[in-house]
Amino acid sequence: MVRALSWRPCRPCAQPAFFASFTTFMASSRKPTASRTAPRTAPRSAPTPAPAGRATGSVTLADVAKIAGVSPITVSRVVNQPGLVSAGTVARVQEAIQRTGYVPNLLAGGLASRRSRLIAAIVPTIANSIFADTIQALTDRFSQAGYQLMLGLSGYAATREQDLLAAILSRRPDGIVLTGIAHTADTRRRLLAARVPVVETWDITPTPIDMLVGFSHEKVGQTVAEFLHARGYRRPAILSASDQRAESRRLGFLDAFGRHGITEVPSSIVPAPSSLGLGREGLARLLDGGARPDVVFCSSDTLAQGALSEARARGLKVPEQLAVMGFGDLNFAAHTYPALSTVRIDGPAIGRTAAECLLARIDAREVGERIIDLGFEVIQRESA
Amino acid sequence: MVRALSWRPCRPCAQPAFFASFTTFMASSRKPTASRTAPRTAPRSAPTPAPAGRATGSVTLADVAKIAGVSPITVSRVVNQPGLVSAGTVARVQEAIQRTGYVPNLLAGGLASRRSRLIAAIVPTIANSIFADTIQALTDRFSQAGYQLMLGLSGYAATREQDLLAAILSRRPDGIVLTGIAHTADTRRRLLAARVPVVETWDITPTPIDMLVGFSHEKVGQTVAEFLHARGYRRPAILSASDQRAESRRLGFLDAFGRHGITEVPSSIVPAPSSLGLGREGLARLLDGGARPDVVFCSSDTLAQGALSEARARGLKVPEQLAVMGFGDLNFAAHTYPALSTVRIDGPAIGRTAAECLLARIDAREVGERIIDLGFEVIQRESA
DNA sequence: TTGAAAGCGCTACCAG
DNA sequence: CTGGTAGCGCTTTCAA
Repeated sequence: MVRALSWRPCRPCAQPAFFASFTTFMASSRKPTASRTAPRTAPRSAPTPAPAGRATGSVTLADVAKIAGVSPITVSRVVNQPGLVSAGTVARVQEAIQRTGYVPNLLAGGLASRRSRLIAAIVPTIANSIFADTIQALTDRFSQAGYQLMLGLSGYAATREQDLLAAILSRRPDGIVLTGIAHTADTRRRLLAARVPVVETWDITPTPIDMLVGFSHEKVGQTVAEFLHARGYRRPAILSASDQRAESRRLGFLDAFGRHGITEVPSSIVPAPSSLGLGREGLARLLDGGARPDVVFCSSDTLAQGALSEARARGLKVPEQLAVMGFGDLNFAAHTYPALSTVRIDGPAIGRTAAECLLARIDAREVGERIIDLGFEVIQRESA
Repeated sequence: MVRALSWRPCRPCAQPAFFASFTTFMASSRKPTASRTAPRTAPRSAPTPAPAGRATGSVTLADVAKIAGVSPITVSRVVNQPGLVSAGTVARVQEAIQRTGYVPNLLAGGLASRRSRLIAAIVPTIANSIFADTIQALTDRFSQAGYQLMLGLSGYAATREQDLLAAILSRRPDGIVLTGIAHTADTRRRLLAARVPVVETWDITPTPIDMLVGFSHEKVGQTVAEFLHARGYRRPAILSASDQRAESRRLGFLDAFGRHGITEVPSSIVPAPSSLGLGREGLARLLDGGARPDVVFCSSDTLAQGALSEARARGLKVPEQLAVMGFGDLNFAAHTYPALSTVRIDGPAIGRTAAECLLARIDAREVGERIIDLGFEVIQRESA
């Protein structure tokens, strides 16, 4: 059913296998695969010869200052607060900067000013991720404000978040964006001790570490349940990844159906992160286990799409015989799955709002706390 | 056809609209939506009272040294090269570190040692991106080696890459991973001037800036063309994003079909980045323009999926009447589109290999250049 | 195996 | 508007 044709580079530079291990690659790649045809652009000799001792050889503020005939602090001002320097001086300094190719050293700047202009964000993963939009929005807003986003991938284990946090904290970020509200006590303690502004996102709690921008997953589960119940579904099932937030949605879902007297809700829990394969397997397990649901609520669109495939493979009509509900609206539902309903989260809004919270806090050194609920949207598509 | 139910937070904390603008949010969010029920964990008072002057109040190496009864340099060694310190001293120092909650300051460390332990990577985007796997692999390998990855999103404009690079260079990364080989002359010059190890990825050229790990997009286009031609397709069309690499594939494709005497290849170019909507539109434009292809080669799986939707909407049988070929194998083809063929790239291998190249260079300060071609794989699926 | 001194490149804090 | 001085917290170098 699947045929593959793999193409490998020509003989002299071929790797032993497509999935070359590094050992292999090291062994065979000593000779470059293509000889250099054009000579490499010769690195320009450093304008200022490297001084003795520990100097790096790269252009410093002092070098620029000397050339422009001003003091280092004036160059610093031209770079950071040009408004405080006379136009003539600015011009002179800027020309010197151009000539020397000066690149400010933010390690030094950050050390001296205790502002790293760095903001860290921790997300579980970026692989076909619902967080991608949020990250993009954060990146955009922060770079516009002169900050850089440092992304940390934590996976779905809280312990990795802890290690990651240590690495991040040692860079002295001016702010931190976290995904979710489930952190170890240690994480919480360190964050508080570091006295760094924090925004938790994509979830909600009355007791955030600092600030929070998100929505209630329990409410999502409840709303979806009510929504489905109102449309006549009475045999719900759940296909969920073993993820904190997915679990909250599941509980909300069970809760709401329970209040309608429906307590038998077969659930299939698959390991995070979601994949299409897990979606297929999960639904298969559900059905093979004897469940005969009329709707299955999946914890992600990815899982939902896998479930759709499995349903189709089994000849089930969707949504007539089995309706499928996803979560995330990864933009796929809209175009390819007229039968898939889902829950849309405004990822960019979460990012933008979180960024504003952080920037406001950084600027004003405010102490106020904020919890912002951005809500969500249930999207139903009838079959085309 | 689409019905939406949006849920907003309860009255007192409701945002005026689901897509709340920040101005609006600022206006309404002054009162937190939930009052704090549990008292916040009180930040522990700093073990060492903040000294006068510019001191930050956070624990420093000197603080730990004083408590452990050793010199600062010994603490530094315990943290960075424990092998050089006697076991007893290590224990004593580590206890002091625990007690004080000391977090090393890598800004200071990086400044002093001229090694930031930071590696930057620039990718166009992370939204349902073929680069996600590569990024994950880079992150994994680097964090294991004690480096942190700093991700920059450049979009698809070379000028933004330039700005981003300036921001990145000012953090003095120990290495840089670039996506693609198309950079401005200025970018190239700066990179060379910074004397920082660079790996270009996801493409190939005989004249990289420094090192390179990728494959030939032209070859992909050629191989796909040969593949399709061998299977009897004679009326190819192209649906491609306006992206440098996609364009290379397109040219290779045209070239190979041209050699078989087929020169009429209708092309539809859509703006990058790809989306399902653009895929639908692109195919629609192709067909409405009078093209009657028997196969369409899309520059990404996302575009291909959109094209599939459009084909279905028009009642075309896939692949009997119109075969669809994608690129990237975003793991969707395997499970949901038995009719979709694609080209698989081993993203993780690119990441791993690029990481090894960089680490080797950083360690050894080698000057050698390397070009590594990892190839690709054409995957054909017959209809289920 | 440990330590003293001297910076890394930049900015805060006053003076002028 | 501009500059001198004194660090930011760490690591390098060299000596003990």
